Amino acid sequence: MKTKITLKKIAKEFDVSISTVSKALKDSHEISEEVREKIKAFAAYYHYKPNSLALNLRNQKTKTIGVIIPEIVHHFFAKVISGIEKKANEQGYNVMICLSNESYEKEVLNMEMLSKGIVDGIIISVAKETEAKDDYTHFEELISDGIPIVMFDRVVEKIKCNKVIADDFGGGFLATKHLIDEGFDKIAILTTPDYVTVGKTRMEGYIKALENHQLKIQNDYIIRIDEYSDVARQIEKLLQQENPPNGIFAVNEIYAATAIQLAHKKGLKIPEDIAIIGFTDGLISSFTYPSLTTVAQHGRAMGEKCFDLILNEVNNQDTQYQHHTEVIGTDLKVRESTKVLK
Amino acid sequence: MKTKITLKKIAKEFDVSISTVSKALKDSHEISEEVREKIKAFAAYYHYKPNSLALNLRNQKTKTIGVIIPEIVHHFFAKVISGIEKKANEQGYNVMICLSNESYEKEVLNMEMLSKGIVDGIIISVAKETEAKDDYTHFEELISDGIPIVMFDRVVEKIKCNKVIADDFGGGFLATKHLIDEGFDKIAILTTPDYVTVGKTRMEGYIKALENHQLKIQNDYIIRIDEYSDVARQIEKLLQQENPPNGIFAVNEIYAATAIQLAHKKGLKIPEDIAIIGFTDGLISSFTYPSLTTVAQHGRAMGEKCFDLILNEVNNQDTQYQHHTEVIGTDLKVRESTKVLK
DNA sequence: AAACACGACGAAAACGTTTTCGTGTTAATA
DNA sequence: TATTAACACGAAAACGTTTTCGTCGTGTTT
Repeated sequence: MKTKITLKKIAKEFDVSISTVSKALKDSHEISEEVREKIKAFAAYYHYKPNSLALNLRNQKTKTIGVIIPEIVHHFFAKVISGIEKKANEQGYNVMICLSNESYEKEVLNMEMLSKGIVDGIIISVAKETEAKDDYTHFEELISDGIPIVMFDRVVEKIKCNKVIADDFGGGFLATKHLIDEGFDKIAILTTPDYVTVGKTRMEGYIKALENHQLKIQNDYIIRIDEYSDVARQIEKLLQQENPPNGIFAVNEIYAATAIQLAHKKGLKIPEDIAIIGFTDGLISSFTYPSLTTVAQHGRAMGEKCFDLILNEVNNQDTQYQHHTEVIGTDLKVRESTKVLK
Repeated sequence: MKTKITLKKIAKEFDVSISTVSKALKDSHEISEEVREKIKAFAAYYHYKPNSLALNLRNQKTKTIGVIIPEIVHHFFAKVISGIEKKANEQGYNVMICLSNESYEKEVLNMEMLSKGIVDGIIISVAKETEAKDDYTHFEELISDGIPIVMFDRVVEKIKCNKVIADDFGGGFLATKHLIDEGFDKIAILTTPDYVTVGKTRMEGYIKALENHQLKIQNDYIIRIDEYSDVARQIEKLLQQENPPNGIFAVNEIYAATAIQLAHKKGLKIPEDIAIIGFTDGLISSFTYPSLTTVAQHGRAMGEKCFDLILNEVNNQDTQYQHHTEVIGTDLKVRESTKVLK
């Protein structure tokens, strides 16, 4: 292949030193205008661009942030990324995206790769498998090596770093309260296994709301979905209980949309017979029938905040840095699946 | 901050040369077992990892592929990325994702950034604005500089590089033929402006199918959606014509899902009064009511193919390389929105 | 005793930059 | 005429690796 043009080659072409070329291209007054111009013309002709690797190596920073997410085919994560990317671009930073596919092993691999000097900091949402395994040594290592880390959404309590989370508790509370306010009193929850902290926290909001309104917490209304077996079947069982719920709070959009379909199938009217509310305002919500009320999570805002925090830490590595957790509020997008016309 | 551990520092610690350390860590027999072991222990303790920048600079390759997509909050592109990422990981490659946000300027910026030596090759789907502007000099430059490029989905004919596209023509044909076969004879199309080549090509399939069945091509059945004004309004107009269609082929999922909603609003029964079919099997399709028949695009497969091609070119830069265009077949996912029970 | 082999390590180049600190030539000044 | 100032450029270090080619000392072989 045509090998890339470098300072060295330009220098050779005009029989000058590399320093001269470098200075000429930066319009240094040290170099005579004549030499300057001919070097610049030559460089432009061959599309000379300074090699980033060399620059990064010299400057000991890359102006690149690594992002590790569990899954990219997921509206929320995509939103967060777009937030990160936006802010990063404004600041002349690049973004390197890695997928853990919810796997502990891939997460560790990604972290190792990113910690080899190619990024200045890492933004991560931890994989479900890692949460289940409860092993966070890979985070501790990197932090002790001085690499700034920001966690978002799926964060781990015991690791000391900056964090950005949605107000999962508040969102769960809001969603449940909304159902209660609309007159529903037998409210079930479709949630995740407890090791997924966001699911757990949303459920705590759900419980709090029930308690506030003197509603009983019923174990058969609490469905922890096992994603490794048939999701629809598990939801169907809930609907077929002898004392079925008249309201469902699903901790994500997919569970909610699936519940809507199953309710249709069972001939239930939504929201008259059963109201349904989801979490995360993805694309699906507006197109279900009836359209789905959800708790909006503001993924984009979370992404932007993540970048602010990481940039801050990257630029403040000398001082004793104070970590904190940023909570991004959630709010209700009321659509048709909960709105009973009176 | 705690500055990173390097060969130099380890060398200093044991008062040996850098070469000795490097060799010791690679278990070279040149180094005595005693020295080897103590160096390895020390390195492990401090999580020594060879700096990638230095390695990449030395090896003149980065094992990183850059990917530029117009939009990440888009199921199809997310799928493609996940395909690329999967293959890349298998081969020990990293992926650097950049977003053009459909902007020509950002696309150019991204290309320039990636061409500064940080990636070995670039996979790109071109921005709508670039297609509209019809200016592709930034591609020509990079290619003439010897940087391998693979285009996917939104490709540009005149640029000589490897390409991966869906069978848009075949898909458009398939979708339209399906509607015809199901007994619909007044078939409209919701498409993009002509400069978006995928939309244009899908429409050519649509026209071909109509012709094959001796159906007239009606201009008022061809709606080129302008995304900068109210999309729903434009679709609504189609439904309100004095001679409305009884079948709609939408070149993407959003237009199709919107059409479903508007049909409901107008009191039309789907598919009895009007059948609707979409393109790209995203998440939405399964959750609309009725569920949406679509043409599946196999984004993941496209991503995998992209990586195969780029890897091939990266590894074959010396030989005279033959570019070609890979077409990934599409197929029908028949759901409820077109299936009339007889 | 001389030649040789081998074990264990170091020096230095190379990748592509930037930047500091010379250095030599010419022109202006005392 | 001797000193100095300005100008135009070069040498070299540094970033962190890997790798080739020494080199030095010790021990073995003839």
